[in-house]
Amino acid sequence: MTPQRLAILREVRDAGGHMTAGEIFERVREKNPTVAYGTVYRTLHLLAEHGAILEFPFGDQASRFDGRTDRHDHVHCTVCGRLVDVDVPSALLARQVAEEQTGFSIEGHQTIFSGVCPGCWSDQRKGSI
Amino acid sequence: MTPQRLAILREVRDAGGHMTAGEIFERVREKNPTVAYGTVYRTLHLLAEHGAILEFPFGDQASRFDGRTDRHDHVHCTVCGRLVDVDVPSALLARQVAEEQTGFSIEGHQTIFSGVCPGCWSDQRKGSI
DNA sequence: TCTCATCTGGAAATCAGTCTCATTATGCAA
DNA sequence: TTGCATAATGAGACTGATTTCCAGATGAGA
Repeated sequence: MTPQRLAILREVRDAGGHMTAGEIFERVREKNPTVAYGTVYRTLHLLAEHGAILEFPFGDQASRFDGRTDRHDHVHCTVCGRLVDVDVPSALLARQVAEEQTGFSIEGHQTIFSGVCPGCWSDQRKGSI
Repeated sequence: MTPQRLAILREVRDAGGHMTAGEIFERVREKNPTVAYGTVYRTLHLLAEHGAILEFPFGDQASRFDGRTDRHDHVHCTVCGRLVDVDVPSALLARQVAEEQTGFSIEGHQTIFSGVCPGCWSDQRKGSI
């Protein structure tokens, strides 16, 4: 565990989740102006591999990294892009169904709900009046 | 609806789902050698916007486009990369839970299960013996 | 036919992510 | 301490997907 790796891990943990590699790079850069982009990526994947953080690829945008390592799902606001954690226990059932239907040996799953967050929702209403 | 757009739509529909933009481009190119990459992208997004096809971004790889437009989930083989359709009815319940937990107005959701497909599974077993 | 708007082809630009490689840091044995 | 081997880093080039720009083509309506 080198100083750079520690700094990156701390940044992901402190930020409270859902950062893109680019954002993490920016933040680490503020404190350690010499770290390279490559180092950040290498380290993020390393940390994800060891289970210290969670990496989840996110659509047409960049991958997100999450300090929270327990399984959970996400809700994505299609207006402002905000990403919020959510726990959906019934998803465990879904996994069984998927295994039965496809014959796959399922290891994990990730649900992304898309919708409009309360903030954007009220903005939209204001806008339409 | 221009000839190019029709050709692209037909290609996505005929292929039976889960093609990357690159693959669609290749296939369209075989019949219409002058279509540009930009046109294919523009058209795919246009079609997706109008609900004629389904676009779903897929991790660190390229976006996939699906001729099937009804809501369904996917199972992804982490070994060979194959993508298979699956219907998980219980996911409807999950949606409610997510709305209650976050206050979002959920419009849709998409679950990607990751695991190993039967083919790769037996290959792995062979390999380990 | 002329005009205007839209669409297309081609190519350059952008952006996330990866790879290479020389340099630097670290650890260990003599 | 010195010399050596190994691993990690910084800088930047590179790749592949996607977007954007622009000049020319197309087509509908006045």
